[in-house]
Amino acid sequence: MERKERTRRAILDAALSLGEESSLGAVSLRQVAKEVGIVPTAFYRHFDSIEDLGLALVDESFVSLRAMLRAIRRSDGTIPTFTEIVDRSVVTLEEHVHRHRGHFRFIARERAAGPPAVKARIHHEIQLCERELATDIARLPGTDHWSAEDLHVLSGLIVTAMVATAEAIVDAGGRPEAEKRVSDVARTQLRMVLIGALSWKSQP
Amino acid sequence: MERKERTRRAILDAALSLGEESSLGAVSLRQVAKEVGIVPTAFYRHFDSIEDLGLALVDESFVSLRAMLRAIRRSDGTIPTFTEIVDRSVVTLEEHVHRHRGHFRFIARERAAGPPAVKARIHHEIQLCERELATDIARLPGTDHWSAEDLHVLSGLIVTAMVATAEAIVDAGGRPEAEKRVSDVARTQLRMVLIGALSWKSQP
DNA sequence: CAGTTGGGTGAACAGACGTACACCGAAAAG
DNA sequence: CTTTTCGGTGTACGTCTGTTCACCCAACTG
Repeated sequence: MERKERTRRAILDAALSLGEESSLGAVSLRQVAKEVGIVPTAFYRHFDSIEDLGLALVDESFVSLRAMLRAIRRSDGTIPTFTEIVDRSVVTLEEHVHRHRGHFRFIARERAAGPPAVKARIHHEIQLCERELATDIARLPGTDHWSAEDLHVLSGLIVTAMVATAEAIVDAGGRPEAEKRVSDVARTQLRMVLIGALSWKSQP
Repeated sequence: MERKERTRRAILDAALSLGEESSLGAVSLRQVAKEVGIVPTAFYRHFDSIEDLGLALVDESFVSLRAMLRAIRRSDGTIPTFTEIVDRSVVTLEEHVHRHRGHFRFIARERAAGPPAVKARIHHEIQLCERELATDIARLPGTDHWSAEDLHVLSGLIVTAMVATAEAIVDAGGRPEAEKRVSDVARTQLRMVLIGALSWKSQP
């Protein structure tokens, strides 16, 4: 019973590590099986197809991403300054991408090049992130009279920037000075956006 | 002599249309050849490999993108308001993505999932866009005392948002109401960023 | 007009691919 | 202790892949 779970994990990990080189659509069932150390047909005991495997990986990736977002949110109590929010967010993202490089690389690739079903699932999950961020922003001081659309547009912009930052960190390939440059840029960009948000609608 | 050029074009077009479904790494030389109507071996008369084909497509795509950027810039003479700049930029981008959907789809896919050499070329071209935008912003009123880094950080943010917008337009798949929603969001986001830029460093 | 270049052909190869099938052996269920 | 379940095995198939080679014929060159 637990052997199945172990093999399933091995398949997921193998797919992630093979995905370092090429996109999921180009990964073959046989490659995965060889990497895991099982015969090709045994693959079907766990997944219907490579696409099915991809969907499982998306779910897994976003579980860890959501954990990260919760960690950022778990900083209430004191009213933080904008700088604190920005710094904490970027630091958390950086650390998390570091720890789950494989998952983030997978999401970055498949978001643009995966099978349609996988792309759709990723798109949907990212939209959920945007919505959650929007409700968070709504709780911040100074956004009282914002419209719901403007809130969502702003959170969309921030999420876009964070996704791009995560991709840049992955591309930095672990070289510390490159990662530092990326996160410094991200910090500045977030501050610029938040400053813009502060003067929004106050002087329309 | 002109037959070679015609076939070459046909190969480029075939690669683009096949790239609608899957990423370049998953497109086979034989598929392309069949689509063009030539025998597989004839492919080698024009390109060394699929990756070589990809590099040619990147160049071609950015030629048209640069034409677009020049078109946006070709609006000097009168000092435009920020709203005018934003509207003109978004409209131009929308129209251009519409006209070159295949190229933009290709860039979006290969930027994240292409062969390393193709990814590198795309990354380099996008950085060139960022630099050009930075010099444009520097000419705008109100950015006199910005540092070079801040200028580049801002243009990076804007380019990121525009790339995401282009991808969203491509994903809209030509449905007019979806495209309109995307471009409205893009307009608002650009305005937010520019408003932030205006209060940047003026009150540090 | 004869000669050379070069884009396109067709057959052939060795290997990788997805998938179907019959089978095995350990663990869970009775 | 027997039976059933089920993850993993091995073989086999037809198809598609990249790349090679010898060949052909239209179009430029002299």
